[in-house]
Amino acid sequence: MDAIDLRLIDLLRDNARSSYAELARQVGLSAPAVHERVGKLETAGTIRAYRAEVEPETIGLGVTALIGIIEDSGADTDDVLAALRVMPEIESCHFMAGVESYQLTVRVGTIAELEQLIVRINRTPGVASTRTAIALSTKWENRPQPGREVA
Amino acid sequence: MDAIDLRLIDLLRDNARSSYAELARQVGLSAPAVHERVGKLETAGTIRAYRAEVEPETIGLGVTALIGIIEDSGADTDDVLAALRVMPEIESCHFMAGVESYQLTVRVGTIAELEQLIVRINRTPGVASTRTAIALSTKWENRPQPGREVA
DNA sequence: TCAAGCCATGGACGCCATCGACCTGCGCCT
DNA sequence: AGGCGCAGGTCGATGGCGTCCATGGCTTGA
Repeated sequence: MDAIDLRLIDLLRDNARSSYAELARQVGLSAPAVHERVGKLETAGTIRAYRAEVEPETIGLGVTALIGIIEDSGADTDDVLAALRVMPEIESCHFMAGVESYQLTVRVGTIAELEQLIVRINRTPGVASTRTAIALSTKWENRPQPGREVA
Repeated sequence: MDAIDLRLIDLLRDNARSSYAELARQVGLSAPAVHERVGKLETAGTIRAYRAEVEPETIGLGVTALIGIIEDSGADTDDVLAALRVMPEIESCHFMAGVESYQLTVRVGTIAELEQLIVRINRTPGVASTRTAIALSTKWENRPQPGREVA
């Protein structure tokens, strides 16, 4: 993981569909060299995936909300997590420090669906209560930040 | 925006580097047809970008936190937003319903950097107070959910 | 019913991904 | 100190792919 790898990562975070030839031009290496470097970054798990980022409204997911989960005292966190994992509406799931053990980002089509999702989460064994905040608008999302050499 | 477009979007959200030929095979069309459809989805703004998803720790961004912002009564929301926008550590920014006007997802290298970021946000004119929660671990992030026909 | 426009098809061409062979610089072992 | 081995690079070739174009069918609207 040197400066060129970081540069490749930044380029791919900006446009994951760049050709190897294009990447090679940008970093001043040959295309096969870039190909090998990117391949190693992929198998090392540094690059997890390449995703198209889509306007959520256009695919019927116009409602975004953040949900905090407070667990029962004595709840099995793994069970709660497993229950959350099978809900496709949960886009992101962070395990947090603080009263609320989990913070979820969820995406649904309508407020009615959000209501159903909240009910389902509240019914999950181990969940004591939830706190939901609805996003009125998304100013930006997943904005890439230049990487740094890890100390 | 028909069923095939949705299918293409789902495929590209799963792997943004699929070749057009591969996409064409999956949806049962010719490569040029797929090329044209994807091009239209891009110019229509449905597909916003193609991004490589990276393990944050490996690029020196091991600390993730969520920050809620409460604005001063009478604060100019646009000014606050403009101030937030120039902070590269803020990965996502949602304008929320509720007491906290903004919910941020931030990514920094160390707790010390997080502290500095919080101070900077609190000093921003229009910001009354903030509430920060640190993510101990990320269970998953940006998990794509199959799109639906928009009603 | 007819016309027009949109979209998929298939072919052609040039670029790109990818493989193999060779080279070079560095670290290590003798 | 010198030689060996390896990691990682360039170069060249080839096969597949992206991309443009002309053609033809289907659907829509008058």
